[in-house]
Amino acid sequence: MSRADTKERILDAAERLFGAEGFHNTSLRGLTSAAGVNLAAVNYHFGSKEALLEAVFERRLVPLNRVRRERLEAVREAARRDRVLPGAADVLRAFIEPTLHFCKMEPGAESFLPLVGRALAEPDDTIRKIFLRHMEPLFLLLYETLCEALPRLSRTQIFWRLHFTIGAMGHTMCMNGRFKILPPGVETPSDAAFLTQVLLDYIVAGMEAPCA
Amino acid sequence: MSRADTKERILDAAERLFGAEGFHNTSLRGLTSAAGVNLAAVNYHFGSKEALLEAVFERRLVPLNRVRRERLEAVREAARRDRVLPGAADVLRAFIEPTLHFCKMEPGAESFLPLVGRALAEPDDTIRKIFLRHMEPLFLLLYETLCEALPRLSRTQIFWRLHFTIGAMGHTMCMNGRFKILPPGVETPSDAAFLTQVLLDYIVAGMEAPCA
DNA sequence: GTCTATAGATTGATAGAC
DNA sequence: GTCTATCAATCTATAGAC
Repeated sequence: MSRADTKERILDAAERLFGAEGFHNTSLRGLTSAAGVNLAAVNYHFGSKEALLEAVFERRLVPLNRVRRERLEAVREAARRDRVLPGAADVLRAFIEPTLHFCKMEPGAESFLPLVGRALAEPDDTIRKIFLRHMEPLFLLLYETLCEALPRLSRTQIFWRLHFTIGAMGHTMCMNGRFKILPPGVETPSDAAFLTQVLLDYIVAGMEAPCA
Repeated sequence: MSRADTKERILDAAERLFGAEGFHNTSLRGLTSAAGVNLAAVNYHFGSKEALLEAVFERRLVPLNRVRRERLEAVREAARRDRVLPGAADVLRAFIEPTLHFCKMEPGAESFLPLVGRALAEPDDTIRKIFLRHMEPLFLLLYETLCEALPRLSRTQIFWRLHFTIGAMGHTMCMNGRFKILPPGVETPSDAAFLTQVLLDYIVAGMEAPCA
């Protein structure tokens, strides 16, 4: 290695560019040039462009999902101990808070959010699969925990509502700092803690809504 | 023209492929081959790949947005006449119902939904701009109408909640019939009327939620 | 590990015959 | 309007010198 770890430099640039310009719209030439490394370095260190994408997801999602899983399990355990149902607000906060916290603490990780938001809407199955391989078990745990928290609702209802929730989160991550125009009267671009609270107010109410 | 309007055949194939595989991941060769027309036809009829995307959006969004605008104005007008505030549920239904109705009536238009959902998450500014040029005035009308309907909330709160709502809708459109695996106990893949109601229950509750 | 040079395939777009 | 043939640019990936 010459400068501060070539592999990390590539991962950082890939995370940013794949999220900001899209996977297929990012060339290895532009990527290696932005990272300040040689064109051949991607294939030397990762094997292919697709394997690089996989490494980008893995670097963030493995530690992040461990924290989210722990917090979800903690909510379940606390409810079991107190012999009450888990609260939908606690469940959803356990999933969401680590996401924004993680991406604020890890330097450079804030550009990971748009990539995740984008992966959720990705039509290319190859890319979706790489992302979902990491997320699917956790989505399933979240889903089952919400079913415990909301026994009044059918599993089908909860499935769709979780789907809407993921869409709301994903879209918010996509737009992370990308708003061009704000309607008059809208002040704050995005304070993480404020945004988390506004999002939680919304999705908790949506999840707990009565059926028409 | 030789067979049933070449231009329409290209538009149909583009709508489907841009939504299913992404704009940058769709080649003109694959597109014209799927449409059963000659490779050069795209550039002859539309000028460029990007101009074709613009035409795809225009064909659907111009008539659809006219209906959505009329229904939004009707809700406002009815509220003004009765000297009451417009109801958030009526406002949101006025926006959502025409979307699904339109795409069920117009033959082939159901493949337009994934394209719209995808455009919302699109990182490429060129593509986003084409889409938003048609949507932005309508989003603004929807936003202002929601501000009338929910005077208890700040404009900032409503802005973000509308943002979540659009995310939930967009993600649902993206996934239109693309679910690979459903958790056990989830029955219905997607009946349009049922899905609209489940979505409305969710977003109306989210919009009207109290602030923490 | 890093670099240059390049292979090999694919892309959007166009010129010109019909 | 439709077609074939092709250009010029770009892409991912790799071989081989250092």
